[in-house]
Amino acid sequence: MIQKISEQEQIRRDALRELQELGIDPYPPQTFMINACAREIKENFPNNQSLYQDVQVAGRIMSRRIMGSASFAEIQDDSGRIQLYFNRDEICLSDDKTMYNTVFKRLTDIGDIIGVRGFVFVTKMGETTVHVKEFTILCKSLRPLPVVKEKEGKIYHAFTDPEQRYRQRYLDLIVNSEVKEVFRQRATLIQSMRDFLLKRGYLEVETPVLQPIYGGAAARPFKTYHNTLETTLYLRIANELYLKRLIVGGFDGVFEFAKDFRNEGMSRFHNPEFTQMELYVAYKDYDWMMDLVEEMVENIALDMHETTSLQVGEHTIDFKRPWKRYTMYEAIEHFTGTDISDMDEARMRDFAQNIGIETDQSMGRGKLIDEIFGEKCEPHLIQPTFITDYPVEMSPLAKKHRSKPGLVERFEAICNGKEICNAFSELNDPIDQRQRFEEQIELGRRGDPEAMMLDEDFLKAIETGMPPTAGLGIGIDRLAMILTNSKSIQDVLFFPQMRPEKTASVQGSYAEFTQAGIPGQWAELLEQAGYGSLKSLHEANPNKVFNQLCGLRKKLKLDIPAPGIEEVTSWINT
RNA sequence: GACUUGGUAGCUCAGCUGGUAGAGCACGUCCCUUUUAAGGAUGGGGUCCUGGGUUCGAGUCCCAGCCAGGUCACCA
Repeated sequence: MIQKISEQEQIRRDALRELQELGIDPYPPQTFMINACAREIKENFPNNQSLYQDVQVAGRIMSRRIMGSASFAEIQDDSGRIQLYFNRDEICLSDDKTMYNTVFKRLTDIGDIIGVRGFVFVTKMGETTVHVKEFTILCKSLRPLPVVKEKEGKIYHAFTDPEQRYRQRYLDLIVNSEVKEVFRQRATLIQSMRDFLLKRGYLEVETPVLQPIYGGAAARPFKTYHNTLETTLYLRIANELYLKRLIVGGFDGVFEFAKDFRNEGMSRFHNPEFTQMELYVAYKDYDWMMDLVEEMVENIALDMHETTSLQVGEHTIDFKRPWKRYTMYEAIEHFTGTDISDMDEARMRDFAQNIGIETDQSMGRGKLIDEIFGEKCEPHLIQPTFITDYPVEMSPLAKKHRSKPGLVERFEAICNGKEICNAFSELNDPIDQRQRFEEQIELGRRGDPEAMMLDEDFLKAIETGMPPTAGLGIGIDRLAMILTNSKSIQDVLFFPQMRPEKTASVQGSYAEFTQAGIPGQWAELLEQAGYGSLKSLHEANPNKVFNQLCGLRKKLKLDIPAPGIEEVTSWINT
């Protein structure tokens, strides 16, 4: 017993063998020619019934209704579902009715993939249907599929358990048709953004995921090790510092759709790996970048939904330009009624505590402002809003504000209470940049686990000279969540990170047991009782093992004599 | 990480105050030439997440653990 098999799985394996005995290959190698898909047939046939009189379609069987010598089934291809009509005497032209009676009715199951050839007609019930003349099994499915039924928008027996949906996303995609649509929309989002940027002449580039020094954001990294180089490497938390090196190198506009990795908590807004698009454009500033973001996101919304106004949860969000713009101090004053722009660190800490924010000594003035904003403002910003002019302490890569001391030229776009992008006029003064890194090191000493590292190689690049540059990072997953009305990041990632499933390792122990002279039936039960190896069996109490075996024998109603206690003891002691 | 809810058949779920594990769908068998979540009849299918404890007796109560969801914390 290598694998535990349910009754339904065993029935399918038996069917598989029977197909092979009939000379039918359940996994044929050759191309199956397809000349139509479910959706186009259903769209076009009602208007012109001369179409599709010799079609070949293929897909997965999703339902079957068998009535003697006539049957209906539905198959699902990438475009949707279509009904099939099978008639015994048309599938089987001779007296041999095996193909219908045995192969179709008995050996074919929901979940199998078949190809059919036939003509399209409309049933009495008004359903566009393929009248099947021939069918071919293309893949026998060995596991039963969750069967979801639907009538007038009402779903019966929905496949809803989130754990199973994410771990076995293929089932989710097969059975929950709206899931596929979310990922198609995500693809549209990315394509729309890429087209927008390429049309402006920016270069799409790729930069390292494995980095000797992680940087470009405040976050904890994943750490790994390169054997040949004998060096620690980090999975990137951002690609900012590499893209800026390319601006130094003379490209005027570069962007990258980057997988970034952050070794932090998980939630419905956070996955350890996520996608971010970063863009850097030379000779521009953050005001220019705000205009670009507005235009780009509005454009994406139109490409995805043909409107800028979307229902997201309980809110209607409109991405139509122009978006509201607040400075950070204005936003805080707006939501707390207090102007904090002139407070020093001590007064600000008092103020933060007074409005119920926890603080500690590792927090500098900038971090305090960030906390106040994150607590009191961000959740209330539902419509897309730009927040500008951040304190210098929390933005070590952004250029000092041209007119407001202590601030930098930075903005974030907030939407539905969450940040969707972050951008600044990039710092290109190498002396200032070195000082900022040193301040980060100081913050690190005070205990800020997210303080940045000093990247000497990056400083060397900036010292070579980077033109004034506007930079942007935009979270693709967060944007996809909003634009697809998904309440969890797991719904816009095919395979969200999950804790590995704990599976009892019983493989091979059966063979080990039988080799040690234990009869096969009992070896099987020992596996079921949780003994994964001879070693674990030898460590067990013989009385307990004996009781477990007798219990299982009774539970499974096995028609075999119970083992003697001496017998069990002898297995354990040999 | 904290709190909280859940884990029972392939899927969705019920199972009261502790007393022989249930339903629908799916599956098997038989009958049936156009059905629409469902043609009719009938039958099989369970490590009640795991391990301890209480009890004459645990799916149910207690403790510990595993996995997942939610909220919060952390975190762009």
